[in-house]
Amino acid sequence: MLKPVARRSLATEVFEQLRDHILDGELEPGAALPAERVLAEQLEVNRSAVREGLKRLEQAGLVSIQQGGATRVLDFKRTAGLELLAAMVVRGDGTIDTAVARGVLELRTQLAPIVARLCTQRADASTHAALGEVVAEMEASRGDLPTLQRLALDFWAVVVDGTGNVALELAFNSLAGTYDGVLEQFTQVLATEIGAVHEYAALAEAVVGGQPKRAATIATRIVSRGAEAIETVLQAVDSVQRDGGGNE
Amino acid sequence: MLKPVARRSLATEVFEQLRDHILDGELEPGAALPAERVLAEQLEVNRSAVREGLKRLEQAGLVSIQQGGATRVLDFKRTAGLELLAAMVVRGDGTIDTAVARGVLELRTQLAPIVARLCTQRADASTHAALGEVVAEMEASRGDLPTLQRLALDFWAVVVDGTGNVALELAFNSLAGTYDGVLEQFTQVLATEIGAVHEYAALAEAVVGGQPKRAATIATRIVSRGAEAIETVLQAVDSVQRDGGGNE
DNA sequence: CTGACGCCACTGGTCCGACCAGTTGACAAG
DNA sequence: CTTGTCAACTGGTCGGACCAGTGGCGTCAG
Repeated sequence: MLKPVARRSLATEVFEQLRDHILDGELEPGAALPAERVLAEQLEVNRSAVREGLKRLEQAGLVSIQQGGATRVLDFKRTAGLELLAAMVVRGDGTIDTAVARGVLELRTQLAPIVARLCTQRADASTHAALGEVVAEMEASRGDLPTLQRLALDFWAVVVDGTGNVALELAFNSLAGTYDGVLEQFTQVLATEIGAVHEYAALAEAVVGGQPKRAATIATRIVSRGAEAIETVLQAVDSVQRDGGGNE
Repeated sequence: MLKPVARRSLATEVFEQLRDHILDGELEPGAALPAERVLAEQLEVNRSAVREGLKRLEQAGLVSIQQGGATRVLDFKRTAGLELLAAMVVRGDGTIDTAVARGVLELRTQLAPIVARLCTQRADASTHAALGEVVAEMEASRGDLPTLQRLALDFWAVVVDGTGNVALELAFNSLAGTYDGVLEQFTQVLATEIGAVHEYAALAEAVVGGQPKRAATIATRIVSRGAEAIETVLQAVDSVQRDGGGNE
């Protein structure tokens, strides 16, 4: 089972190293990073690569760069955006921050009924058609969990798109991006959520039928299935990591 | 009334120009950007500056860069994150996208009661104390709208922090960042929301008193005040912009 | 004629070394 | 003690070189 070798650019490497150091708390807010020239020497890369990495850190809201002055670490809890969730769930050393993971699940659980309700109230014919297509594909893929997992994301994308709310769409993108990194590991765990094709069909029906309350209820039920399953995993991870076990 | 001169780096300029072109739809998804060397010549800057700008576009989820191949525009509605909201509300030409603005307001309105409820259920003594401090400051600043506006943001930051949900905190950061660009213009409009200090005091009381339902109700009332006020402004903007008026 | 191969002209990725432009703090003159 | 100056930092920009993938086009074997 071969897989493509990771081909990451130096700038990405620099970015991820520094990001993980900051997220792990090794670099505290207010601390000054070494000068670009120094970092370049320590990391054994060119200053351009360091600069690109630092620029990305700045855009991510992790550091503040100022010409003439030092580059300082910011308090990411106050300045970072949703796109950092993925890096916070899976820490630099590969361990999982279960508290953050629970936060993601909770946000998902809270947003699902809202999205379902708003979509029901505003969805037009094209959204209805798209929902029908996705559900049909899901029913055709019964038992194929990896495919169902992808289709489930598609399903939600259609629902979110149906709300006509760009802010919700962007938030969904960020949350969906958080899954990407851990999708494969959780395919089996999420079996009860993504395998319940009839629930998705029911939700689509409620949306098309203009039943916002029913749609919200079903949406909550769907995500709750996954939330419960993942919670048991998180508890297991908690106990393993507490005992000093390095998991993979 | 002097204010600091804008001192933006070339890379930022490149980033913003291309970003606005993409968000305005002039560069459609799938389209290939000119080569870095060509862009550098057209924009009359060094290739390094172009590269930094492109890297930032990539991180923002607007383009896909591939060594050897062309740099292609992505469908930002599917790949961008919340941090782009600010740029989408205020378009490149200075006009306001009222549809996006309404989306932001709606998301805020939906999240407020959730945040208030979760905070009430989990807040500890330090959160209670912080809430008390902010409310005290607000009461001491009655009538000073700009200060109240800042304090209102602080207030919500404390509430969000009290939920203990990192995902919510990051989402809040992104939303708060969206305001930054338009804060000053809306100070007067938001007078009814941020001037209602007693509402914030009541919310703080509900949180400290452990009344989640009451907290949620008050939270909704607070943000609804602002939402209604801004809605009237957005309608005015709509009619002005529809008539071809360039507003400042 | 067809299709596979291989070359080459692109693309972005990295490096170097130089200089410009702000910031900061030490230090000397007032 | 205050104030102005200056030097030694910091990041910002430059251009020019070369490395490393991609893809298309032409060539040549089948």
